[in-house]
This record gives sequence, structure tokens and C-alpha cells, in this order.
Amino acid sequence: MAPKRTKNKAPSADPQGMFAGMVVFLIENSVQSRRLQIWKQKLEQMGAKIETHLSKKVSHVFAMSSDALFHHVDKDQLARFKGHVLLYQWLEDSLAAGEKVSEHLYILKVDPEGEDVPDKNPKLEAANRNSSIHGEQSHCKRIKSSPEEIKHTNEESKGDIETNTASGLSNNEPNSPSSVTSGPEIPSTLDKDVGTPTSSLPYSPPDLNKDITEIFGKLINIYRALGDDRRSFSYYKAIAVVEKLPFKIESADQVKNLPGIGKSLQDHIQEIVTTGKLSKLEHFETDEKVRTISLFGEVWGIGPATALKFYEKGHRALDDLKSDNSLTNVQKLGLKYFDDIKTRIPRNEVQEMESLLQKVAEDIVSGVVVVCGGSYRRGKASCGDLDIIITHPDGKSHKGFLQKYVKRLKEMKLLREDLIFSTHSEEGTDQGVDTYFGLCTYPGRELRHRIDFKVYPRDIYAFGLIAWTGNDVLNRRLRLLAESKGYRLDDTGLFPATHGSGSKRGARGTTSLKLETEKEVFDFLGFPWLETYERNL
DNA sequence: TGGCAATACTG
DNA sequence: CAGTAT
DNA sequence: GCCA
Repeated sequence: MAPKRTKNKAPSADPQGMFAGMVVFLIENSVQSRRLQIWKQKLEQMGAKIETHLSKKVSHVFAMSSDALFHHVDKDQLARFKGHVLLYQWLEDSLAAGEKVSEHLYILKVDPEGEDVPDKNPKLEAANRNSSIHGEQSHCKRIKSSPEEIKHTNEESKGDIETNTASGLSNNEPNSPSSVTSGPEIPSTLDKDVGTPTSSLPYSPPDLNKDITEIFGKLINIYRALGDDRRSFSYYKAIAVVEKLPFKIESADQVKNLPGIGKSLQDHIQEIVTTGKLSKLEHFETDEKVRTISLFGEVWGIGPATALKFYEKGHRALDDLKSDNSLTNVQKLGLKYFDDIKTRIPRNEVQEMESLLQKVAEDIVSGVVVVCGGSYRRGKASCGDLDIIITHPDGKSHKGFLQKYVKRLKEMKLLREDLIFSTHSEEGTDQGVDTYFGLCTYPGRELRHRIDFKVYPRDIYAFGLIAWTGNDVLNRRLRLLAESKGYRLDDTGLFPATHGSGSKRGARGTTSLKLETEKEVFDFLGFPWLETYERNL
């Protein structure tokens, strides 16, 4: 039986859900019960807490209209309420958009004289409208669309791609990258977080509390380098929570009830907001051992344990390692091409290599589908490496492909050195995903780049595509969402969470749900569709 | 106090 | 089997 | 680190 998590009944709240941290009070007056049901579920599912009365903890009150509002709650009580009073439409629109939309259009005046209309600052309204996912304004007063309707229209507009053809392969998916490329181009500012329409909302979250998240971010890397992934992950989750706060934290009290923030992190936050720094981090950053181990750990093939071993042997610089005879092959490569591998690849070069790779692949097996995933597919201006996802529409020609492909690519000197080469689907009956990790070069150059190939059987291709396109945050959300609905999601499929009984990854017998395209997976999970370039969460 | 994803390759 | 990587 |  299932170990512990996932109970189907109350979907476990996603601590990173878009409504995380919200404490809401719902005015049920004049709300269709069916709809209310959905809202409650969504709210809890995405991290909000629902209060049964207008307590002090409540941060948001929702009502159908001001009439419903004043009918149901005492005016004075309301007047004392300091939180936000919004129309349910805000929920609808946020759910449709996949993130919290600006509240400005949905604010209900608490003042009894006020009307049923939300605040209308022309400037704000215009701005919001532009950035709204579906250009149409979502006005209040009249709630026309049910959640389903919204969802439908929303997808209709983008979903066309899926309706495609070609052997029913999710194909078009392979096309999306190119559409990204030729589409509204990504500002070549860094490669941070640009180009996502959603991130350009006028009142987007950014930066308040940046001081805190930056420091936590450094701790994430430090703990990871030291091998304490669990602790590292805690900081990771905390960042997600803090980033969503709509206000600047000024005292630890403001975060004491947030999920993922316990005693220790509260103290850290307290220190950061009062002193502007964290002594713990300062300590780490000046500690030679920590710095050395972090550096060594950046070498491909060297993890926390090996880094520590080298440190204890007295090594302090990368040059010291080169003469160490205990280096493994891949570590030698990682060291030799340390700078190369860290050098980011301009988007246009990735694009050229993708076409080249497609051409070569087609030459080996006609019809094979080759897509460059990762940050490239998400539209970034530069990429740290190449993630190549491969499949074949006929469901079988992918077998044995990777071997020949790698051989050919080596002959043409595109692939240079191997790091890992596993292939089990070679002739096997199977489901296995062939994998290759290595170093490659752009035609005519010597600069090494990391490149990964993943060959998926056509029937689980969509899962591989999603997983390898990322980003990490999205993958985690999808996985949690799947979990909350009684499934387990990974890059090889979506499985009913019948745990103990043998739903090991890809295990024969347990087959993944048949979802042929990325969109079908998003839909199935009830996650708002995101174009590839919108997945930089 | 134990779990926090799970799995495949290298040496 | 430990360590590493995705 | 947090949480059940």
C-alpha cells in the first residue's frame, strides 16, 4: 500500500502554490455551491488557508459583489478589517492565468457608500489589461465564465498546436522551439528571467525581500556543496514562499506562520531584516574549507565526498587536483574543460546545433524527432548546456538509434568526449530511456560544451519533454500536483500512486497513463497551460 | 525521529 | 557499494 | 532546514 503521502481526499496543499500564505474568508452568499466547492479546493490546493470566520488572521475576503458582502458581514467589523477584500473574479482570473493577477481591478470598497465597482485607476487598469493573459479584461460585477469556461477558452487560443497531425506525434511540440526562436525574441539581457509575458505584469512580485532570498540562495549552494541536500532544499522552499509575499518583511512575526519557515529560518530572517546580513553566511563565505569544497564541487564528476577528500589531502586549488592520480576519467575531463563547460552558449549557436543534430538524426532514421530542451526551449538567450530529447513517431524506431547517432556524431567531431553512455532499449522490448552525456563542440571550434541526449519511446515522450524542458520549479509543481491527485509523475510517465505494489519507475506492468502531448499532461493535472517560454518560473 | 524522488552509471 | 548526476 |  501507499506508504504515506497522497490521500485522495483532501489534496495536500502545495506549499509553493500560487496562493501560499493567504488566509481567506469566503462569503458564500449568492455563490453557486458547485463553484464555491471548486474555489475552496483550488485555494487549499494551492496553499491558501480557509478560515470559517473573519478572524484576525484573515488576509483576504472574497465576495461575489458588494451586496453580498454587506449582507453577510457586519459593516463595522469590515471597517476594522485590514486585509484585502476582493471579488471572486480575481480567483477565477488568477486560476486561469496560472498566477496571482493584480488585485487592483477586483478590490471591493469596504466603505458602504462605495459601489460595487472595483477601484478604477485608469493607469493601472490599462497596464493590467495589457499584461493579462487573455487580453480581454476581466471585469467584475458580472461573473460570466465558470472556471471550466475560462479554462477552455484559454486553452483554445493556444491549444491549436496540438491539434496537429503527423502521425499523431506530439509533434508540433518540436515546432514550438522554433516558434519561440522566431517569435518575439528574448531580450538578450542576461539569461535570468526574461521574456515571460507573465513576469512583466505591472505589479509582479519581484524583489521585495530580495535581500533575504539572495542570502538564502547562497546558502542553498553552500549546503549543496557540503552534501546537505535536505537542508539546502529547505532554503530553496523558503525562497519560493518568501518571494510570493506581496510585502516587504520587516519582522519575523510576519513570517512565523508561513509554510516552510520554522524557528531557524525565522531567526535568520529576523537577523537579515535588522542587520542586513547573516552572520552564518559571512562565516561560510570566509571559511577556506567551505570555499575550497564548493570550488572542487563545481568540477563535473566531483561531488561533496570527493571534494572533501581532496581538501583533506591538502589540495586548495584546481591546479592541485590535476596532479592527483586518484582522479577518475570523467573528473579529468571535468577538470580539463572546467572553464569550457562553464562557458555559456549563445542561443543562436544552440539553434544551429539543434538543426544540425536534427539533420544528422534524420539521416540515420527517417522521421526521428530531435528537440533541444532545457533553457533553450524555454527561450533563454544563452544556455549552460544542451539537452537533446529524441523520439520517433512510429513508436519503435527509437530503439538502437542512440548508438548509431553517437557514433556518427563522433565521426563528424561534434561529439568529442564521453561522460556517460547508457543504453538499454537497444533491442530490448522496452520502455527504457537511452541516455548519453558527453562533451561537444560547435562546428569548427574546440570549446567544449556539455550535451545530453535522452531517447524516449514515443508513448512517454511528452513526459520526457516536460521534464527536460523544465524548469525545475515547474517540474516540482507538476509533481506535487500529480501527487495531490493520487499520481506519481516523472520523466517517464504519470502513474497511479499505487505505491508499494510495484509501481517502480517504468517497471513493466505499471504503464504510464497515455498522454500524448505536453498539453494533455497539463490538462490532465489541471495545470494552466504554459508555452515553453513561459516556463521560467 | 525519520523522511524529504528516484534511478542509472562509474570505479 | 559509495559517489555522482539528472 | 521543515514537518508530521
